[in-house]
Amino acid sequence: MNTTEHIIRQTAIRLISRCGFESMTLRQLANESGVNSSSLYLYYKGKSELLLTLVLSYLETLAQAWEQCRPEAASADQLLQAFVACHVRHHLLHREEAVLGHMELRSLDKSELAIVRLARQRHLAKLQRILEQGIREGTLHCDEPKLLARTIFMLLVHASAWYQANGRLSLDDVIEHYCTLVHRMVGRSPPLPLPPAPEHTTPTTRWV
Amino acid sequence: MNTTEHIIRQTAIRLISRCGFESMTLRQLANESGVNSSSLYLYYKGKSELLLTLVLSYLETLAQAWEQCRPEAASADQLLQAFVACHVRHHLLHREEAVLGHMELRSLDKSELAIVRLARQRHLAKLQRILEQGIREGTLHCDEPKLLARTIFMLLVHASAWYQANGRLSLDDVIEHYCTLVHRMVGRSPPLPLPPAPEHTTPTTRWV
Amino acid sequence: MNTTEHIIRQTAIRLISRCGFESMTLRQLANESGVNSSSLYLYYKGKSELLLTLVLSYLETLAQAWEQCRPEAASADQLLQAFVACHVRHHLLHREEAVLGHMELRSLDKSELAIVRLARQRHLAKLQRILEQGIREGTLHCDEPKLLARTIFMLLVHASAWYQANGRLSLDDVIEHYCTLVHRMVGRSPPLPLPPAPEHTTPTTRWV
Amino acid sequence: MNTTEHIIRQTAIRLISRCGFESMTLRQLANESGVNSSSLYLYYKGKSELLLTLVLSYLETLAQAWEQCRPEAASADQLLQAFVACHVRHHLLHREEAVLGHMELRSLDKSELAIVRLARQRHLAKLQRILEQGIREGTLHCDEPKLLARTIFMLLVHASAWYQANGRLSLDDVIEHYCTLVHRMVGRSPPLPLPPAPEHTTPTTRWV
DNA sequence: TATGAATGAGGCTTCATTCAT
DNA sequence: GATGAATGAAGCCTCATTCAT
Repeated sequence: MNTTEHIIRQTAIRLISRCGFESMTLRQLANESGVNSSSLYLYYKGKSELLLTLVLSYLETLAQAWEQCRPEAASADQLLQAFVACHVRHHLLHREEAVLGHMELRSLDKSELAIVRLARQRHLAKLQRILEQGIREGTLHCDEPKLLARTIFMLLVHASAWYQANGRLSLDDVIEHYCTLVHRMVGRSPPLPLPPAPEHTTPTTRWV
Repeated sequence: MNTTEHIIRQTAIRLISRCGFESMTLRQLANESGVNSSSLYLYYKGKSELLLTLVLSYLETLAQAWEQCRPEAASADQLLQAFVACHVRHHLLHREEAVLGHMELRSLDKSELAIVRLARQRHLAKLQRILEQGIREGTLHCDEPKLLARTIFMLLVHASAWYQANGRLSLDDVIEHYCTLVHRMVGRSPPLPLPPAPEHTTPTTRWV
Repeated sequence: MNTTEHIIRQTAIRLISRCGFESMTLRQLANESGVNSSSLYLYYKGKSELLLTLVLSYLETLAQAWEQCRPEAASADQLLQAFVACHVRHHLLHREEAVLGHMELRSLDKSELAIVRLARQRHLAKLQRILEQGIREGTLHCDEPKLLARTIFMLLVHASAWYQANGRLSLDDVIEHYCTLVHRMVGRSPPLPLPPAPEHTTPTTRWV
Repeated sequence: MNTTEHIIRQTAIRLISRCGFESMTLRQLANESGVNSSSLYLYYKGKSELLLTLVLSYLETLAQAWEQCRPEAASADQLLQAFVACHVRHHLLHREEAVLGHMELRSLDKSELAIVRLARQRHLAKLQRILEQGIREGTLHCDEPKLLARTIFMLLVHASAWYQANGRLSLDDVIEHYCTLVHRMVGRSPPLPLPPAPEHTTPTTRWV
């Protein structure tokens, strides 16, 4: 991805999170990104494909982040804590993108939606499997793992909606808040102390 | 509110929940409601005022529902359970409306948004006060009552997003699910048995 | 003409002089005159007929005013002075109406325009005949009486465009100004002193 | 100004002079100019800006014409004759444009109107200064120079309203007619013979 | 790779007008 | 005589998109 495309994406993410996908016009996108509006078509077949790209990229980046955070050979409880921490951190560091994965799907057409749903489902399944593992291990309590996975995921996305970078709560405060919350939702016992954020995810130089 | 306006609202709610406010065109609304598109302007000054009306009406109806469900002279725990039950029930019975309170606010202009935010905040405060009462009474655990109120509320709205009326889970199943969930989020002890739904809210003949 | 119709006309004249006929909407007219917009159709077949009525009424009133001012058995010079004085006075006292006779004719359709043109031409002919009489009598100089009649008339209408009731110049100052001007345009000699305004035109109770 | 914009302007001038600005629709303008109606917005932000452009262009062209006609180091009388001749000529050669400067100003909004009024006033001041010079020199008679400037200017514009290119009177006849008329309005003596029209303005290839 | 000019489709809104009451 | 509700036609304008350069 070259510089121009990178700028287009960044600008689009900003605009969409600010006004919504439908309200964003390609003229706006062109103006704010300094790219001629005809040139947008060199990178995307149309407005819809742009959205699809952004949504898939969001999901992919999220998946990558989780691959890097995921502790190997861990208990369900540890995995869950890591999942929550990783996702809250990611969404707080990419707040503008978070909205994409959840609020703009209506603007995709049927076939595009199918693609996104697949990717999204594949990601949710990871959380679901953790819950199921916890049930098997007897460490987590949960009646509806699929439903709960969806609920927890939404919770973690939602963090991006109210968080303010220079507000009262630090990023780590928020992470802890959500870890505790999720632990209480499914846990058998009081929340564990937070595992320290894995060193290698900190830089998180975003380029998408 | 006369018949025509009622039809317009119902149709608008349906369309907005299906395509989103920005994507819904007034032509669509006119066609599907069987009202001439000029006639829409007899009831609303413009597309934006229609949205404002719907959002405020959603919040107001929700508030009314809660006023009718709210048990008097109850413990924080009982109040919270009632709050959750009432809200889940309401959102499942008015699934299409639920989206209004959360996803379309971006389409309001500044002054309209201010009005909505006020009403919304006033409602959230009710939940927050329940949590604070629970803290004082020592029956609920919660570090950030304001934040948690927002989180819980979003959870209750979200129920409308995945629920399917004729799916595996009955309305009461779902209510119980969320009661349990919320109880675990803030409770000190295992969840109480659900209080039966108050008789007078069951018919819930919607007229807005 | 009953009260309601009178109010409609007065309001229409005011609105048209302020915004122009095309820009005035019947809703505006209804609102400002306190008449239901459907009721306008009890008095006029449509917007166009309203304009026609107003224009013809303006011309008719003007003709009546002139009939009352016109000195009998007078020299061309005296007639001309009286014509100018009468017309300037009339247009200054009915400034809002003046615009009707000249700027809104384009909005009439062909047959309506023909009617107006006839009435207008009939009025202009009076001035033209005065000029021709003056030529015959040898007291006025004028090469193109028809053209000059039109020019002078336009001049007299134009007075209403800049005159301000409480400005530096009194109504009589303006009358004198135009009398002098017209006299110079056609006269053989320096202007005569103004004849005093005929008493019976002073009340000028407008009824249109 | 490229070809398309030129065509748009010419067509607009024609339509406005025929139906009036408010009555002209952009669809009409698009159809008659052979330009897609969306394309109009490549050249003007909206209908109103189009009008503003045309009005200002009219005033500017008129000012340019006068700059080229204006005799240097001349008496007030000569200047006035030249002014009249130049303006009559210009308005007869651009009859459709003349209406713009006087009948459509109501359709401008407040800030646009201010701009136009300034330009218009600046032009009228030139005539007023000529009259004042004449008064000082003792060759012209005039009590109200500012008012008279406005009156004369209106007269000169009005020529375009009745003149017919292939009628009984030639362009030069009309010019002489107005020169005589104005001279009589302010002169102390019978009108001077007309100065020949300056050679370089005759072709008057208009492109605005 | 980049872009200025152009455009068909369709958006929201307002208009004059009608008609049942 | 009066009016509230309704509407077809049309207004201005903006959109995503194309295409020749």
